[in-house]
Amino acid sequence: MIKVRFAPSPTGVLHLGSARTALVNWLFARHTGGKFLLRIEDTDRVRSDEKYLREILRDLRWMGLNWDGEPMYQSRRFDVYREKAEKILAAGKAYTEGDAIIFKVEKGRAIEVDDIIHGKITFNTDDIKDQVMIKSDGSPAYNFCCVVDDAELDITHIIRGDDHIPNTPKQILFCEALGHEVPKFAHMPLMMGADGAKLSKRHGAVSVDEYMREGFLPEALANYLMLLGWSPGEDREIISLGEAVEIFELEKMSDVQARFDIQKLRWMNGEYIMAKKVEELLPLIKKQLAADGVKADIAGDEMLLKLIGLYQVRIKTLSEFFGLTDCFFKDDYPVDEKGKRKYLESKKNRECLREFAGRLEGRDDFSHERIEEACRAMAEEKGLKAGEIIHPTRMAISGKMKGAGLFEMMEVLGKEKTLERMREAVG
RNA sequence: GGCCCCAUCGUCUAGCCCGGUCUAGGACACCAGAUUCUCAUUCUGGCGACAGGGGUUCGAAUCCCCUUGGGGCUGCCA
Repeated sequence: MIKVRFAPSPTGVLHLGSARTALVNWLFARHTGGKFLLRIEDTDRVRSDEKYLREILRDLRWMGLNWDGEPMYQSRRFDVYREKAEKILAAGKAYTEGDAIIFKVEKGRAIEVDDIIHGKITFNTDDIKDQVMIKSDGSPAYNFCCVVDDAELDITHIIRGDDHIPNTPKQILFCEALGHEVPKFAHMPLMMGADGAKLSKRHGAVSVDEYMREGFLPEALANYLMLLGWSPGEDREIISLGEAVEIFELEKMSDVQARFDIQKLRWMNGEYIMAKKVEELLPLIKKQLAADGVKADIAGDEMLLKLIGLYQVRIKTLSEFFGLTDCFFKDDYPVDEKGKRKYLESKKNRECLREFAGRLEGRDDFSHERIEEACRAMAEEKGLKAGEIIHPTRMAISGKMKGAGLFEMMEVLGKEKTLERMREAVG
């Protein structure tokens, strides 16, 4: 059975690059009916933190990447690593230096790796230094415990970033010394920042939780990430995790580095937001509003649902929602000064607003259809273009020059607030 | 420096493995137009690439070599 693993180190939050590695491992495992295991590489006791581990696991779950069984913790296996290292030492393939146990690398050997993504990669052991297995402080060195654990977990395929290519021959050497079968390797090209350099904080948000908080949908993030280095063909781009599981092929992964493009991620997120039903968006928007510090409960679900319907085609991330709809939640929303000058200062516009408000006054039915009728009728009678009524009104009730359809906005705002703001605007 | 990975529009990619169907297809972004009460959506159209040089071949984006460029590793971090 195929077994892969994702091996995060809990010394920081889940980086986008790591999330992509996890995603590819997960897709491969689910596609092949294999196992996706987790190993926590917490050998660095100083830098490892339980807090990071919890966040990493939370972020993986959020992305929809479920793992099989319980995670393995390297910090609980120090005795195993020591025992294995001592076995190699006893076999004369290693030596000690102080308290450290160091593996002797046999010189003049070629090591070939048949990488699933890159093809044949050849190394010469002349370029490889002797390798520490157990450090002076008794903790295991990365390459060594990695091999011990991969064997213990019976890992068949190691899928990881290109940055691990130089580790591969070292690990193969350990495999041989331990008498383990060498797993298959697939090194995926690294994800770079927009400028082609290593994706780091100076490029902006680089951790999964930052995107989560900014209102990106996990489906969109996963979809975007899976397309970096892999293509399903037929010019398809919107692919759910479920569909990807069906058609994913590790062999088709590209061996070329890709740059992370926030624009395309935003576009894709917008696609997912538009495709969702308003009912599905409701809890997400509520959570986002709460995070934005908005008391969304002053608006009922019914109103929120209508607002979401009006604005879901206008936002690329959930966090943009409040900026467009603040006028529905409070009276002290920001006002576009330029718009105010343009639409609310001339006598004509003020007259127009007063008249429109007056015509709406006596109406019990404040549905957008009725409001629109009233508006069109007034325009015709006064010889105005509808826009001459619409724009000042939108400005008056929202403080904005842009927004959803005016009549829908008025309906959602309600008769009382709408008329109040229209009157306030004309003084 | 040494070792290793890589090179199609600005970006993500299809095509490359199995040379001809490629005047190189799609998407994001950008620009223009249509629709519309604004914005957004939607629809049309436009811009835009095989890094360079040698081979091999009747024929190369596709195969080989070199150059150039980018990236990774070079820790008793992981």
